[in-house]
Amino acid sequence: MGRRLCCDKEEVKKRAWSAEEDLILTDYVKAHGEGRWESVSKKAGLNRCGKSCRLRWLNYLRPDIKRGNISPEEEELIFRLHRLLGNRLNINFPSITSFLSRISRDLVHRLVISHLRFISWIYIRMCRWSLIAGRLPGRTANEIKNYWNTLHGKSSRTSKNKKDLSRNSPKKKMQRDVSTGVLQNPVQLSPVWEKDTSVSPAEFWASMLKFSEGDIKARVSIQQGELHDNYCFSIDCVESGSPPPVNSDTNITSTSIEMENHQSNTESLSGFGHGEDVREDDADDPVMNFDFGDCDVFLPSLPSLADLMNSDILVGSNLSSLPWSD
DNA sequence: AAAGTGCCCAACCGCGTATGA
DNA sequence: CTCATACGCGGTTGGGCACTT
Repeated sequence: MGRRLCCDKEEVKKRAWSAEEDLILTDYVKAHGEGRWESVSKKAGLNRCGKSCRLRWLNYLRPDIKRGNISPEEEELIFRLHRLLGNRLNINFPSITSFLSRISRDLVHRLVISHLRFISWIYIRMCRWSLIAGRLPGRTANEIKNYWNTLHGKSSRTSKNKKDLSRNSPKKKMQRDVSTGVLQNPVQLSPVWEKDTSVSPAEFWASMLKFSEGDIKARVSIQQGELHDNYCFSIDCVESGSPPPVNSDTNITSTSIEMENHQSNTESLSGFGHGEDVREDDADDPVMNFDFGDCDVFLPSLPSLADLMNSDILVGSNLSSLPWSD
């Protein structure tokens, strides 16, 4: 079966935009507004794919686009946001393993796996570059993505320059360890779950983290906070006669993930918002902070979790019935 | 000066999701 | 509910240019 194409490649012009085309598109969008890109290309007389028109406008022609190099402040923010928002599952591995090393595996292995599945479930639904770009006024997701890939040397090596990267050692930019924030060169990344692997995120984590066999009965609940519009997702161990902890200060019988609504803030990602209000406000799109030990995961939106909160299966259910379980 | 090399980034691609008929 | 279309995303490509040899 052939792949679906966004436009007719035989008829639609490709490659770089000319100044004339830019002017036509700009005038049209200013007159008629954004959206309906397929008709924009036709009505404006541009022999371009609608997607191409949209991309050109959003990434280049939009009047609020910020030109120039990424500033040190922006770089710091990009780094911090990327650390929070991730490269799929690769970024918080040290934090999670550190957290896991402090707890009794026999006691909570199923709970942790469920949490990891939960986080994986979240990760594969989240958008990253657009979310990061949303916190850098005037910067586009494409620009942030290019910047990051360039910074970390994972760019777009084409076949022509892929052949020999060792010769003529390239200009090295400063690189950071994504998980620790420490500048180093070259950067060493944590284990990466590759998108195109046949292994699911849950399988990846299960294979990376060796847990003992056993069965833990637990109660899963999710409730709205009293003081703030935050949500607490918790898994409480209800099994009697819990196995002994690894050491005296790790007698954990329950574990939870707190989800708090945060408002966008370029200085620091903190501060509470009120769920309904923030959720409806596109200009201050809320992120939700999942506190998993010292591992933070930010989410772009709430609705699916709001649905979960009202779902019967989340109260008194067993772990296997959770939507992010296999 | 010319050729080779590698980086930058605009543009393209395919896929998943949202929306409306 | 189904299907078609539009939209939006992350991943990838490749032309152009700066730098090196």
